[in-house]
Amino acid sequence: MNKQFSEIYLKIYDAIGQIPYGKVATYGQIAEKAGLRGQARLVGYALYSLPDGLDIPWHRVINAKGEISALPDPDWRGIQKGLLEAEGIRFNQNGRVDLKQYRWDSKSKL
DNA sequence: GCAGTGACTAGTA
DNA sequence: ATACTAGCCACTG
Repeated sequence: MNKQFSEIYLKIYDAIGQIPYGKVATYGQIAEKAGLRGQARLVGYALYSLPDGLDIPWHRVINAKGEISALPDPDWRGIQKGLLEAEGIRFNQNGRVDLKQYRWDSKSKL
């Protein structure tokens, strides 16, 4: 199971790891951090290929709408939602996160 | 090596 | 407000 990941993937994982607790980041932000700029799709692709066992807060990564894209499995979304709620992030009735409030400001210092 | 696919985003109708 | 289209690039078959 020694699957080697491209440098891009590692950068993406690293960028995700920079997301502080209680905050969320969009794919675009992660892509920008990883040097992919607008290639948010690659971020999603990387997460899709994300191996189990790595301590990556992938649940803090959501789309630009503040909604959880995630896999087609409803349970999977529930897990992500639960993890976010556990960090104090609230969801609207639409199941969306208030990006204006919880969006990680990459410019901000920890 | 070519074609298809994708956990997206921004723009247009 | 929602629905559809185009663009972007890496991974898979």
